[in-house]
Amino acid sequence: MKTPVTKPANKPAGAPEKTATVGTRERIVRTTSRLLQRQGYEGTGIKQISREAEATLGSVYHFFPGGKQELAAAAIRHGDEEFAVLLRAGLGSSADPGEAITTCTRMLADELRASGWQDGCPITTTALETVGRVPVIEQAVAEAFANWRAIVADWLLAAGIDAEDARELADTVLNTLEGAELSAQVARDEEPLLVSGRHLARLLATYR
Amino acid sequence: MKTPVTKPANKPAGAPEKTATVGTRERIVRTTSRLLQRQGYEGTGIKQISREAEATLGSVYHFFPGGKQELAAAAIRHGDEEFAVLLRAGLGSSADPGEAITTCTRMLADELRASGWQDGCPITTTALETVGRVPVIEQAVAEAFANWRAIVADWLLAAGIDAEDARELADTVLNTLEGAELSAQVARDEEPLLVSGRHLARLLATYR
DNA sequence: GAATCACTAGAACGAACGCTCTATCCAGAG
DNA sequence: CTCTGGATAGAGCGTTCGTTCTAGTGATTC
Repeated sequence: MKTPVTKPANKPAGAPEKTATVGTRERIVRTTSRLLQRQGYEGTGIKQISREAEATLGSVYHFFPGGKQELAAAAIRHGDEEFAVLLRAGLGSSADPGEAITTCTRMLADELRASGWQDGCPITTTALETVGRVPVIEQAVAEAFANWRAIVADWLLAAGIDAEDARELADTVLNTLEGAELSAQVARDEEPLLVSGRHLARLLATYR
Repeated sequence: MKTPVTKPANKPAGAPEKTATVGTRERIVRTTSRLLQRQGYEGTGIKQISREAEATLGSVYHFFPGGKQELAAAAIRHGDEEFAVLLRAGLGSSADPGEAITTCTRMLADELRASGWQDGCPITTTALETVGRVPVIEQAVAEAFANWRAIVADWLLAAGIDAEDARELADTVLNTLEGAELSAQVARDEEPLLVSGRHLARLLATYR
């Protein structure tokens, strides 16, 4: 309009393969994921997202014509994969189930403290805010939980635990991790996470 | 202004002792608590509260001059006591710790299902949304968690568990209940709650 | 009867919300 | 070259947000 500048769009000069669109879309999703994690769904505005992602409103609605809901669902799926990576890393760190689970809580505690007690579970806040009211987000959340549960269940199975027990224990392991992270976050103290890790290890030990 | 009606204010005719103010204030707090539980802090507007509580905006700001934050903090304290009552009832239901804890999860599951999976923990959503950003709410949340933890710890102590163990177990019991309720809510299924109840009972059994 | 006080009542404010819209840019195809 | 279409750009829509403000109510006190 007023500024016919020769701005080079946003192609990063390097990366000759992927076009600029991939970069912008990814930047929007990642920014949204982080903001939803810290401020929740209702507390995060689309204009704030576009500002912090250094993308314009037009770009946001270009990539996510479904608006805020579609964008949030994509961010939830991003958080899903992010947490899955951490979970696989923690659980795979040791052959001993008890040791692996405490490594998991240790990792969560470190990350939480490093962020100033801000970055808890990437999807919990949004999940609670939208439960029963935004189906497209609800579904992304349900898929994330199912994904994580499968990861834990497979790991328990590989550790020699009976299939039925593994399925049930996966539920409780995840529930306790979720609750412990929430508790650590509001208390600004990593103790609840570490304590729950030890108790989970003790519980698992009764199954061998 | 336009309507000089002879509306009897809101004194309920009966109850000669307490004045009308108590009724209105309580009504506002209870409505806020329920709305925060279901929609979270950012998703709940003061005008919606005044509408559903059948109180005017003037009344809301009369009783809570600190605005939305002060009102939310009062609602959190209300939810604190509400959950404490349920906790005491569940834990006191049996002399056997394992049985008492599964009764607790049973009660939570019933309530959750009866509300159409809407009414989870009365304070979690608001707690997560405001952590690190609204000190007055953060403090009310911290007090609630401490209150519940003390209730569980005292109960474990009375059940003959060592003081140090009781303190730590109280953490994990609460964390797991919180996580299980969240999980049950998003899955629209009471299984996670019941399963976690059994696992908690099993964990407690290893301490006798 | 006048004054006081706790409470009710809702119009109005500036700011922010999600979203729509038109306009423009630019790389590649013909 | 022109043409096309994905991507960028942001002004502006109607609505709602939290809060402030003035006015008015009915019961109580001197």
